[in-house]
Amino acid sequence: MPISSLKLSGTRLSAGGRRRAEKRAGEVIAAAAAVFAAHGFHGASTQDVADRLGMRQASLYYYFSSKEAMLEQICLRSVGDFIGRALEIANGPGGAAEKLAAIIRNHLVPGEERPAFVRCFLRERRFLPPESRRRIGRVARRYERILQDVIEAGIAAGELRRGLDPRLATLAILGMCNAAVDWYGKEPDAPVARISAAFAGLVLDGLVTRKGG
Amino acid sequence: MPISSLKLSGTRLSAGGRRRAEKRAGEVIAAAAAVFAAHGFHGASTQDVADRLGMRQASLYYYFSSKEAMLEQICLRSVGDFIGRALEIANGPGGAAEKLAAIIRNHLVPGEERPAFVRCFLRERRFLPPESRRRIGRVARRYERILQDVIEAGIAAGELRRGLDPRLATLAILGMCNAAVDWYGKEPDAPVARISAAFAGLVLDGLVTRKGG
DNA sequence: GGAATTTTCTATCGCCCAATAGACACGTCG
DNA sequence: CGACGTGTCTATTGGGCGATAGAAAATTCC
Repeated sequence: MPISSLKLSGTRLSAGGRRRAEKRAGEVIAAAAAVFAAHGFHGASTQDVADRLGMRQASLYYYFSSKEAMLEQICLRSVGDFIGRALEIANGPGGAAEKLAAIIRNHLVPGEERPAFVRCFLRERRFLPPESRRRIGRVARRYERILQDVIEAGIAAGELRRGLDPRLATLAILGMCNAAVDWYGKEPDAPVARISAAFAGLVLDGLVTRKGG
Repeated sequence: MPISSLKLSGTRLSAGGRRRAEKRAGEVIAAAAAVFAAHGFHGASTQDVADRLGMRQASLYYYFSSKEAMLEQICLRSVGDFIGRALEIANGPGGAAEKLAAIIRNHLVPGEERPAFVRCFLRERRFLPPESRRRIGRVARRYERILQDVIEAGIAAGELRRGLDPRLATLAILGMCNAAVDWYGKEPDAPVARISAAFAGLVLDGLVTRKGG
């Protein structure tokens, strides 16, 4: 009787068994993330995932009830990565500019550390069945909100320029950062520290030379 | 004997016949772009494309030798859209700031007018066979270069800030603009004019309030 | 109007895929 | 040792896919 990670509730595994099963499920997820990120969700087969684990294709279904269920777990894990630290930053001390720089830096880290997960979240989540997609979408919107709130607070405090559209600024920053996963490692001499510094500088101070700056 | 749009050379159609054939091929391309953009290249079937045209699946192969060939044409047409006007802007009159604003505006237009093509170029071109992918990649890099040159010239002229990385600034701007195709039409009250103004303002002047600005 | 050309059709092939069913192996605890 | 829970395996099924072959229709051109 499979546990399938989606209906974890309906199961009575021993404590140790549960732990081992979850570990193995994590390995399956990681393999699936790598394969989905490389070939796209529809371009990747469950056989590819199994091959990467030295496992038979059918055995995957002991852990997951479907290919889509794998993708949902990948996306949940990925977006979860972002939210925790972003909330800490937003609720922590410092001005809006510092917070934005920190959020940008924080946003770029998972893209480097777990690129497969982030790529799946960004590019493949749209292929989830509607219900799953909505679930993921809600979490993603919560994350966007954190960023947008920082910007709006910064405007209200006079620290950020009035008249700018906070929603569009949020989307611009996220788009900019998300694009980085497409060329991580391809651009020479561009570690996360450098990228995040450059992005924060661009977003905060702009490109144009200023006498006052 | 098919013309297949890839091996157009090896054909002897009458002038009128050629023109009609290319028109029909264009309709096929447009249908394919819509379907590929909606479901992803691997998630879409040639049957889907044919259905959209009220055509039989096999008939598509009169115009294209393979599904990949369709995608390559889509991508070529999409990236071609960008380059022409960008070159005009870059070689035209005006300072770096004005040029950047114009390029950003120009970049956002195809995303609204032909979203299917742009989405295919951005998200699906990685599934092209290696040789096609390299072909497209070369054109894309030429476009990136135009933008980067404007930035580098602006720095040299003292109009843009020294010390910023022109390559990362280029990638940041492109990422920001490309992200817009993901939420075109979903964001209320965000026509291209508004978005491009907001993006240009953000990139040029930044978010932070400046006494000098 | 009839031949030649261009376009679309029917029919089919071989392959790959996600998912299911049920047998088998391993380990652990009584 | 033996029984049960856990994980993996073999085998299979039904369906969809991209692509090809060749007949038939539509169109063009003389």
